[in-house]
Amino acid sequence: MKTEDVDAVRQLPLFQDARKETFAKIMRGVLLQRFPPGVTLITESDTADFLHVVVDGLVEMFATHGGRETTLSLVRPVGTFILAAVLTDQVYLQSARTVLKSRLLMIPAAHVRAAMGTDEGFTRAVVAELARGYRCTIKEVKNQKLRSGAERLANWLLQESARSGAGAAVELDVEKRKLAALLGMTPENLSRAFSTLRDYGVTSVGPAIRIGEPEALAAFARPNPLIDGPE
Amino acid sequence: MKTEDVDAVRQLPLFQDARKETFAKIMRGVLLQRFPPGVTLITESDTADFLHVVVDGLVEMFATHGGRETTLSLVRPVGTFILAAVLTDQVYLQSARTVLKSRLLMIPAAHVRAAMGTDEGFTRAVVAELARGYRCTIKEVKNQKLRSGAERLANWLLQESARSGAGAAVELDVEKRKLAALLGMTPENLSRAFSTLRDYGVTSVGPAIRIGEPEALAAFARPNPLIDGPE
DNA sequence: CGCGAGATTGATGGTAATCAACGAACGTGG
DNA sequence: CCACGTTCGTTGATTACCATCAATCTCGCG
Repeated sequence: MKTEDVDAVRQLPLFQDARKETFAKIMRGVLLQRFPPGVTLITESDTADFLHVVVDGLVEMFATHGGRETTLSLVRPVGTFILAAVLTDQVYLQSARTVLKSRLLMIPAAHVRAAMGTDEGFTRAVVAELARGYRCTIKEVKNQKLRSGAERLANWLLQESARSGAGAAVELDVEKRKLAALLGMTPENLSRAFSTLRDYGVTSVGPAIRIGEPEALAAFARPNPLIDGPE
Repeated sequence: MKTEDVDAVRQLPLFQDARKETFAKIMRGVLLQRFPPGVTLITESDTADFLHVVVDGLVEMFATHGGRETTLSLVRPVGTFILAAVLTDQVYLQSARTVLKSRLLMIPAAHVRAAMGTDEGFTRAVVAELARGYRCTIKEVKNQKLRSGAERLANWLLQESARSGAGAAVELDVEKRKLAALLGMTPENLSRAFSTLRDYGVTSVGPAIRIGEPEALAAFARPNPLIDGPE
């Protein structure tokens, strides 16, 4: 692994406050690997071997049941996934696959568990990350149970606009079918939700979305920091 | 606070492995309080002041948005709630109210945060509890997105039967309207879901449910340890 | 140019929400 | 002890939303 990569990893929120020795110990046996799009990284019900960090690219978390599949979340740099399974040494509840060409840091689960308890700074970072993920998931349940499909799309657009900093012009970096699954609907219904939002100034050409009247869209979406916040 | 209560608290998973001093420190300023049914304990968007532990009784976690309300979970003894908000010193994402007469242990949030890092055993217990809650919530999202209403009810019945150890006779300890909200449907639809399950041997008289043909019900429900497990 | 994957649109059926009415259970006060 | 009111649960009718199936369209690519 290159020195510059090691330095980049050192800057990750998870490791910033870790002691030098802890970091060095964790880095032994670590893998920093590139993957093409569409590669399955982990599969639900497998035992947790590695903590994964998305250094670059985009990863989709998904789950299946009885022939159906749904997207649970998208993990962007610099995010981690399956931390909970790693910490408690249990099986994965989710599967993961790359959406774009991605670079992933893979840390042996045993190293993470060993580092906890010996390093307060690292432990705090782990707890913070775990709590963040937990709260995001609770928001997701509220989003699902308290809003309609079109409302979820409207709020997703507002959030995405804020996140990417692109203002009124939002560019999708995932297929619409994945967005549909993420929002808990079928691709067909996503199309219809988009045409519903035309009444509130949302227009789209392929993956390029324009939010023509942000106030009108927000009035329809009724965003709520207790559901939408990026945390 | 009585000695026997202190001893009982000491036995909680969260404190079992804590050092003596840590436990003593946390216990200063702790409240062990009784509440009648229907009391609102915390409200979403309030800042996290106390970590709550349900010592006895039953607590409902719920959330509201735009005039709607949904039940997110039921917390039974000996469970905690809003641990994530306490650890990261943020606002609650959920509200809580007692369903039954309950006894609650309330630990000042600052004490919990202070104890972390100085006590490895306690920290591990906190992390374990946090990870458990996280995983339960992920299961809940999968439950919502991958199953129909009747399937959610069927699986809930099977799980409840296993949890309470009552075998084929399940006794509801919450109103059906709350169960409906927990399962993500209206009370009317819960009624209809129950009549759907009659075809699979489920009969009910008031709050007393009988699972007449467990195999038939399971065949319909298709339980999945990656969704249903009690964790 | 032709192919294939994804996106869209239309038609249809099913599931769930809503509105309304009725009935049972319980508690209160007469 | 009973009349009454309230709350909860159930049932029916209706509507809205969403899933499914099918067909067409678009775009990128060989």
